[in-house]
Amino acid sequence: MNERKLKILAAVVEEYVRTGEPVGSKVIASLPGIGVSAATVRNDMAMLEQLGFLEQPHTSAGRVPTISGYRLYIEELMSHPSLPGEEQERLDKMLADQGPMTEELLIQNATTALAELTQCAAVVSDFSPKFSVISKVEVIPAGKRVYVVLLITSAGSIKNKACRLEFDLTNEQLALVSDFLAEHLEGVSVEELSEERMQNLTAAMSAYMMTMAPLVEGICELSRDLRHHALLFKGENNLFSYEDLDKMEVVQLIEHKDELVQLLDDSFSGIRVMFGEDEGSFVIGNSSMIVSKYRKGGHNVGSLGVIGPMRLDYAKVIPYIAYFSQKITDLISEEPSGQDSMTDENRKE
Amino acid sequence: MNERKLKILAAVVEEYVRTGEPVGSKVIASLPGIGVSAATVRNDMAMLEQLGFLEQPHTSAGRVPTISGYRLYIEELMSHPSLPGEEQERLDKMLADQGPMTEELLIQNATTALAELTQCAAVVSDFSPKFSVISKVEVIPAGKRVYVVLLITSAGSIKNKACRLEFDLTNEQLALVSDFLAEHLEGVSVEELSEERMQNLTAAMSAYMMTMAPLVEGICELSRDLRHHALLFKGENNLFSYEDLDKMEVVQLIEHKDELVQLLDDSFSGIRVMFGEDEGSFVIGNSSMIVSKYRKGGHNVGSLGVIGPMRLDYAKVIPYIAYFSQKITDLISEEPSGQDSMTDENRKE
DNA sequence: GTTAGCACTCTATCTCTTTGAGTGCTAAGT
DNA sequence: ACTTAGCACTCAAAGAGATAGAGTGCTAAC
Repeated sequence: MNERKLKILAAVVEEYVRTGEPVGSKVIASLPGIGVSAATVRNDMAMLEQLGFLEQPHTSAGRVPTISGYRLYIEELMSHPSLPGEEQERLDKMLADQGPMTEELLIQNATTALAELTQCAAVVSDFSPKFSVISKVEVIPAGKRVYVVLLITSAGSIKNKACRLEFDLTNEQLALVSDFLAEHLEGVSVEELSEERMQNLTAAMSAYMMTMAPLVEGICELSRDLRHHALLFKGENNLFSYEDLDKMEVVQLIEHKDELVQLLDDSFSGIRVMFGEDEGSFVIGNSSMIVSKYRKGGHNVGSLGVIGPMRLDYAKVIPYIAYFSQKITDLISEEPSGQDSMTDENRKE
Repeated sequence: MNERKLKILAAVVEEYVRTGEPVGSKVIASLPGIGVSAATVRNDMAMLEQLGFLEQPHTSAGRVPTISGYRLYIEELMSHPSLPGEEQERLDKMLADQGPMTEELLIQNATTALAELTQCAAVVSDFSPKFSVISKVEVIPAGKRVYVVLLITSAGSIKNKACRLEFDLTNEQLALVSDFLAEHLEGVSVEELSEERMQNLTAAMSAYMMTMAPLVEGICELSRDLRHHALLFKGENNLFSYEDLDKMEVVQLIEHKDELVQLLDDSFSGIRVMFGEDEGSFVIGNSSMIVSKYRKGGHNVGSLGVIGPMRLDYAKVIPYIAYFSQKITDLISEEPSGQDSMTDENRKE
């Protein structure tokens, strides 16, 4: 493996990504920076094929990168430009939404932006709510025997659910149950709100308060929502524009997107590129998936990535993913400010 | 136009819908209930073609229904079976969700179920929130200078939004603004909550309260959400399975689904079938769209429909649409009970 | 180690032919 | 007057060669 062979491999990948056609020795030879004849390129390509980095669709066609070829290109050969400053600003603007910003919204915006920019499907598996803290619990009467429980987290998420009781609460009862819930839940991290803990909570209620158990049940459900990861999937339609992806497989993928979670949640660090053929059956042939983790308070709390054709401009897409995951990590790890915090002084009224 | 010609037209439509192939005179003649020779069928078909109900892809092919052909079939010839009882029960079960049921949820379930059952894309344009009444407004402190406004409607929807103020409110201030908002908004129909009215509300605030204007702004935004119709679009993927729909056009449609609203909101009554070619540019070729209105308190408050290939089993799909629109009308027009009402006695605490 | 030259391979494309389903028309039958 | 069998006709779809050309591997010269 000499320098030139690697250069040729890179050129084949880039040329194939650009045109979608198998690339021949002549085009490569004519590229600036090669400076050898087509025959020489042919020899090198034959070698690269033997090594498993290139393949021919048929004898008289040009070469196409294999998965190993792509992998080598991505890991060693590709230039990894970081995004230019103005581009970064543009992205930052896409992420910033008007109004108070919650983590939830931030991650939604990022998903949409990523799909838009890469023209791929963007997919995010977000566990971050799990690592936030209940900052407020409220019970609000909302009609005959109906009460809304409201949960606000340190990440700025506001969740509500209507619960039906057997009877109406008096003001005293309402105050009683509100205080009880506030006392036991505010300041507790979402992660700790296990089913078990919620059951203990019910158990801790006096016989008198047992009639208000549906409220606890409601909170239980809300916290289950928070603990479970959220899977976001945007820009699916982009996948239908690619000739090399099978439309039916795309439909399958969209319908079984839940199964992607397994791939997304695999533990790894940095940026990972996966190829359809290599992975589980739920990924499309000829596709690749580029994933990165984002972090919060030292934990991996989510993965974000894109799914696109294997023939993808990695040098363009990877910097996007890198930037977004870094940016999200920065933003959600920030010392919570204003709207998304409940510091000790003001938590208890 | 005699009886037999109509029977033949119906047979052609049904056969074409079943097989997707142009249908010839021989198949029709062999169908039970026809009882004449292929030659006779041929003569009749030639006549039907002259009248514009059938056409031939090319001279030596069978016949395919034209749009007029489909229309005649749907309006006059098709048997309109209503759904069998057990099927109705099954649908009712799909609509019923566990837990307190809101109109919003009901309509979401209906959309999903419709897409599932018909294997088409289901689309719903829902104006019903506009015709509900604000039953409760709450302001809840949620952190430093951040307050959540909560709006509950008679339809059972619960909306919230975080607002940021310039400073923290004292308990008295909170009570003041809460009372003020409750007094001016509870019992008011969402439809009446125009921008104008909200501005008047701000104007009616004392100079002292002006600092709390962001809360009104927040409510304004929530009410805008409620007033604007919601467009639901489910089962898009189903469209990719149909050979006769152009994949690219489907992508276009999905990306510009907002434009469908214009078609959905056209005023008409009963069930309406539209064909791609006839309508605006945003509908796909070879597709048809079946829409019905649903009502609440005497108004049309929404449209629900499916988009599928023109070659669709109308006799199966139309009854579904009919049943769903009737069912939704019944359910949302019901005297609001329990969770989704705020009757006078208990509205004001 | 590199390169020009050349025979070879194999797909994509084109044309030509064949096949067969389906028609329209005519003439006979009821 | 309507129906039907028969038949010639049409035309898309499928198949069979034939052709062109892009790209290769190999050899021999540089």
